[in-house]
Amino acid sequence: MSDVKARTVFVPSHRGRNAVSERIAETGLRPTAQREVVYGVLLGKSDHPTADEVFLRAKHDKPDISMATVYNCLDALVKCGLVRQVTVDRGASRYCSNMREHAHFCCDDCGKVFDIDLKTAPRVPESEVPKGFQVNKIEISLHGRCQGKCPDCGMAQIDK
Amino acid sequence: MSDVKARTVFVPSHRGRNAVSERIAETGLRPTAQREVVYGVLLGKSDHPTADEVFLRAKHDKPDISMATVYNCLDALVKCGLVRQVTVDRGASRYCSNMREHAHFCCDDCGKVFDIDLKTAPRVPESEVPKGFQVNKIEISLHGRCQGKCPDCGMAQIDK
DNA sequence: CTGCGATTTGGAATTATTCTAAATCTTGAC
DNA sequence: GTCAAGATTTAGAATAATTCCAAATCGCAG
Repeated sequence: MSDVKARTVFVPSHRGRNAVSERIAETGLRPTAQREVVYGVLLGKSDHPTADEVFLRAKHDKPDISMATVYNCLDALVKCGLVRQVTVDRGASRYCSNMREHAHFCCDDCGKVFDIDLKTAPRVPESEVPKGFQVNKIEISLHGRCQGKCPDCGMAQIDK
Repeated sequence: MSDVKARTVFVPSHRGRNAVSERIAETGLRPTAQREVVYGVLLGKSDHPTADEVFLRAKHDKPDISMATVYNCLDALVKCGLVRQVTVDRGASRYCSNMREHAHFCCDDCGKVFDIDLKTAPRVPESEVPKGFQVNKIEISLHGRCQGKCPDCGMAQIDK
């Protein structure tokens, strides 16, 4: 049960206000224990976990959390702008707490997803967007192969 | 298969060869009736149908086609480069026979997807892509609202 | 402390996609 | 044209991802 390894600094304490719950509260969202844990998971490791992986990690800190709650929390965090939902392929959605301007690289071999920093905000010719359409965000994803060069590349391995 | 024979005229089969079947054959794919119908559906209306919508339209021409076949055909067409698979959100994948350089606009209200032409191929700073990673393609999707301005807009109003 | 609405929960339901194994089709060889 | 080999199609079952539901619980304003 208990983990030998040191945890991330983002583990919420008993009902106190920490950095994580503060950030959640600032958005107007109720800072519940579950939301703190889920957000903490995403802040702790930026490897674009799926909802299922978030669930497994969240159970470390909160063994009784349910899958439905993980989905609820993720949706709430996305809606309030604390988290990005990443859909690079037809599999499960992934989640990302890096809100800076960036693209995603998705390896077709090992399935991992990496952030690609962008110095400048991506532009798309306004002339090509139909008149009156309102653009809220732009997602850029690169697909290719890491060629075994990515960290911990097991060619299809996901840590728990 | 037959790699040596460069011929101008195609071998006649029991079913006739038309423009669609020729394009399929050119890729090395067997031009079956089902693939022709599926590809024809995508060429006929470029509104980014889901597999399910392709299935419904394909049944019009070929009432006995099965869903599994639609998936098989779509996969084959994507693999051989005749069709693009588009995943703009966490719902069903969409399919697109426009192979020119373009981005997609996805309306959060009505759910429709539109092509956005790009004059220049999208580029991402090479310096930011980890060394050795091979980039095969770049997908750009815009999210926003059509504000009721898109053709046949039913304004489902999903979000808030 | 209390009440109310928001949130969480387990499980069922739904949706999207893949798998399977047998039937059928396509092609190239003769 | 006939035939065999292998590719493709098919219905339905299986799996995966997500959403729905209604009851229990929680968080916060008063």
